[in-house]
Amino acid sequence: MATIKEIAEMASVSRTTVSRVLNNSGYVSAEARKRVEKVIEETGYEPSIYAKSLRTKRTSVIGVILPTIKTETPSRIVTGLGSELAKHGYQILLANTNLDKEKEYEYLDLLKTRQVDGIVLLATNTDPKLIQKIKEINVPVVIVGQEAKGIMHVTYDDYHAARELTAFLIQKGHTQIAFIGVHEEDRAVGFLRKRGFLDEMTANGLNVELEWIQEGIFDIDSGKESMGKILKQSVNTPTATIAVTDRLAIGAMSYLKDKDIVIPDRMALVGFGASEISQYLEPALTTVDFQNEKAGEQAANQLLAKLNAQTYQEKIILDYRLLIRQSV
Amino acid sequence: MATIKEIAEMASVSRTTVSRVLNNSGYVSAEARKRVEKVIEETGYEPSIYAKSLRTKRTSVIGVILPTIKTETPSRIVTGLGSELAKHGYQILLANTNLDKEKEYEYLDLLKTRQVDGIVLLATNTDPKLIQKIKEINVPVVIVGQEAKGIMHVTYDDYHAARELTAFLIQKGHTQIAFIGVHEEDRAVGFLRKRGFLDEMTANGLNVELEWIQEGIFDIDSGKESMGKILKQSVNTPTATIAVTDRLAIGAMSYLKDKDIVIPDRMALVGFGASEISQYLEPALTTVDFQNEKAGEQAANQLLAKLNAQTYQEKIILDYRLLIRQSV
DNA sequence: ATTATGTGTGGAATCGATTCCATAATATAG
DNA sequence: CTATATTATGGAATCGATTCCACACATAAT
Repeated sequence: MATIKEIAEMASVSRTTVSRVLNNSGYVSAEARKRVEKVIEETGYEPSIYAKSLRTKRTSVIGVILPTIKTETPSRIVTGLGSELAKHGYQILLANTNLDKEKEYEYLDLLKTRQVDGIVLLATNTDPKLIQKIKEINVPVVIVGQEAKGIMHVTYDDYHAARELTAFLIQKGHTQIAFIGVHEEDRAVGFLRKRGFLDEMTANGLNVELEWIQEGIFDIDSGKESMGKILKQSVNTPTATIAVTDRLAIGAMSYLKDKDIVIPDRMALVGFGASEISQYLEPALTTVDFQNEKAGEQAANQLLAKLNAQTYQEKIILDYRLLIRQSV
Repeated sequence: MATIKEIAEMASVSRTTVSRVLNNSGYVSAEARKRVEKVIEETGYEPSIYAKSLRTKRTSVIGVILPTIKTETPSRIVTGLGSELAKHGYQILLANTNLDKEKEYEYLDLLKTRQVDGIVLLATNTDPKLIQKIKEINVPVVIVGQEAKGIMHVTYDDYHAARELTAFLIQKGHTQIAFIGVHEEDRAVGFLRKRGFLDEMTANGLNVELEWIQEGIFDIDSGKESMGKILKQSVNTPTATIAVTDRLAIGAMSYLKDKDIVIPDRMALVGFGASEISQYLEPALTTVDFQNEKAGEQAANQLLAKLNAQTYQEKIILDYRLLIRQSV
């Protein structure tokens, strides 16, 4: 691999001039430029990005911290991020925590050490400690999926999506509605979606029995189990169930099918996330599309804007769409 | 951020000695080491990896080129890769082609420019041109999922898995078996799985009608469509269908349900890939588990072994397991 | 004719590490 | 008591770029 010095010699100019051609900066005569370009072309020379980064302190690498890459939401966000970043010559350095919260801290440090230009954090929580850490490392960070005071973020409108979904069920005549949620530590999915549901029920003067509210974790089996609990404990069985993710809904659906409870006749069912499979289920699942790719793109754009000292928004709340299908 | 020079001054030693402490190399007295370590501890000093890479030509970054991150197989492989690489202090630089074949070439170049220590390629084809390019760039590459002469690779035993799956259907009494495949350019999924199916049929003296063999692309709708074609065209309708991916099988299942064709009674159905959803389908899908995480781990380990000049295997073929469920 | 401005170029310092080499002090062998 | 390892340390070159600064020359303005 050639170096800038060799290119300079071959083109009979100084390293400085080669650098000017490379970066389109300063004054270079047409002839000198031509000679340098010719040599670069012929040798297939590529400047060492490590030497470059050492001087410029910029790496064109964005770190992405995510809880898992195996589920649809993060992988879609990463797809959106990747395509937008690639357009601007940035690469993604991946940091997968595998749901280990401690690793979030570790990776923030690691990515700083790796001197990434910015970090995208697909957060599952928004601990003050985490926020603190983010501010400490002094690297531009954008959080996707959770609101965070004082830190750039791109979120979904979880609260209103939940309200609207609930309103839709009520409008369809349901008055007894169950809810399968997740831990409220996850403010977006756990807290806000539940809040939206409860507020809408209250606004309509509807009561929610305690046993109708279950809390699971982020997997299919958990949805199955929760549905079981809802149906077992209730004196008044609900006629509809809201699950905060499609996977939980799929679990619930699996339970209902096992018990020959027909959807939507005896139990309506809705989810969140618009997973690919949701439309192929039997019956097709009513769900909320949060357009994760777009979230990734927006996060990328805001981060890049900040890096280039352009105007950016501290806070972006994305739109959602209800996908009404046969499960209601 | 402190530099090695400042650390050296603070510990009253030379940069050389600090470097020795950092890398555990050469002779350092106990006292000197202690002083240096203390200063490092106090300042939270982290050596610049760019300066380091510039000298050592090593980056501890592995590039991963993949066709998409949205589907289960690649995201599982990446999970396996990531966890194994992280153990050894390596990071993943992601390059998502979004199924654009041209980008595979581009990214090979880009990753070389980025001076990654090695590349993992989740290949969908094995063009001589691609192989040529890989050899050209002169960076250690391991291909996952496809066999490739002269290049390190980790593959599944697609051929025997397909034969065994076919044999299982035959053993269950099926003699008329349809097949939903993909383009043979994808040698592993398109060619080998089909070959395995056909060979096993022939070995059992069974005939396969031309219309029973359909070719789709990698999505659910395509499976649905293919199932439609199989059932529309046939005089002799098959009693079982093999789809080369679970998503194709899910599409086929969707079609069958629409037409009230009961699985497995009137049509048995099997897939490949052991997708998470497969066990929650109704009926649960019989499929082949290729243990993608393990493939990722193995790929990582072989690559690391090569990088560290340890013994490695040029070629690894992984085991598979038949997951027999209610769809047969 | 003199000064100011614009254009073009290269020398040399710099970024922050690693590593070769020289040197010195101490320990061990002959 | 010399000769030879062994241990410990630092100076200086190096990796491959960018960028400040000085300088030369041509042209335009005064």
